[in-house]
Amino acid sequence: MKIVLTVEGPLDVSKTLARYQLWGEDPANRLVGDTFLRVWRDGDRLWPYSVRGVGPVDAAELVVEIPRARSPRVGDAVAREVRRIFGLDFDLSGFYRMAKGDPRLAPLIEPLYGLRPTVSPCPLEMLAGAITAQQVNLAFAFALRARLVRRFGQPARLDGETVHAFPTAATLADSRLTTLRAMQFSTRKAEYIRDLARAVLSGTLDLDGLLNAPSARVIELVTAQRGLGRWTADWFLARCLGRGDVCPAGDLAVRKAFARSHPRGRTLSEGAIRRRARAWGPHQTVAVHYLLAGLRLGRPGVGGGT
DNA sequence: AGCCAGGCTCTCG
DNA sequence: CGAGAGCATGGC
Repeated sequence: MKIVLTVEGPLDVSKTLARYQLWGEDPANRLVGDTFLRVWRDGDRLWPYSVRGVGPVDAAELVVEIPRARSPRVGDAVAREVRRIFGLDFDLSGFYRMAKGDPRLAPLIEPLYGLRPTVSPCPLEMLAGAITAQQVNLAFAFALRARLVRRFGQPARLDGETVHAFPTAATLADSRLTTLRAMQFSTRKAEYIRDLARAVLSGTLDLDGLLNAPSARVIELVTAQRGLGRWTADWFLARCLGRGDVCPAGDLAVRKAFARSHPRGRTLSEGAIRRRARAWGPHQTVAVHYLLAGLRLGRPGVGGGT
């Protein structure tokens, strides 16, 4: 089955997907050349699919191919997932109109034009990934997550490549701490991930039910789970629920970005960052992604990504 | 060698 | 409450 998704506003596919390979590989979200590979899980059935961007940034389309799939139900589910992953529901044009008048953001529009925040289609995947990224450098975090995916996820083949479905809650709930420890998870991180999976599996933590909940309620529920703090809850709002009005002010890189734009390079308090970001209203999430990507502009290696 | 990485929990004053 | 230790590893 082949589906073509049209995009409202600009989309630069490689800038948007750069974060999937900036610090390492993600076996559940593969980038092979300019093609993105992922698996949609339907019960026991795995549907690997590929996504390719075609056309210019200002009139981009996404070509989704799901080999062997026939049913529109599968097509619809995959299309929904792809819209999230490529951040198609963010109002980029509205963001640019606002950013033009902001001295911090204006210089980032041209070099990052078409960059969108990616939204994870799977709460458990996003939160487990966040746990691996707590405190440690991101290269190590990517290595940890890749090991988790390869060890507990289900591999599928597509176009001669292997792409893994992210491990199910049931699998992670059954994982042994010693196994995770051997994979270089700290005992804490191992517990957080296993217990998170158990809470999701048992329904104690209903992440799918949070889609329409007020942000304050989401933060309250997420942080009630051991191992998930405010930083994780903020990124969950932005990168899983796709909310636009989020600024993870505790994030080290976010604080760095705000310090850089401060006249004397001073680090701002979390509260001061939140107050400033609030002026960006519904565009905070996009703005923060631009600030983060901006940190890497002019640095050796890469531009884009977040 | 030692300090810092896109945190969080637990303990102690 | 706020401050501080501990977590485990890799890069500089």
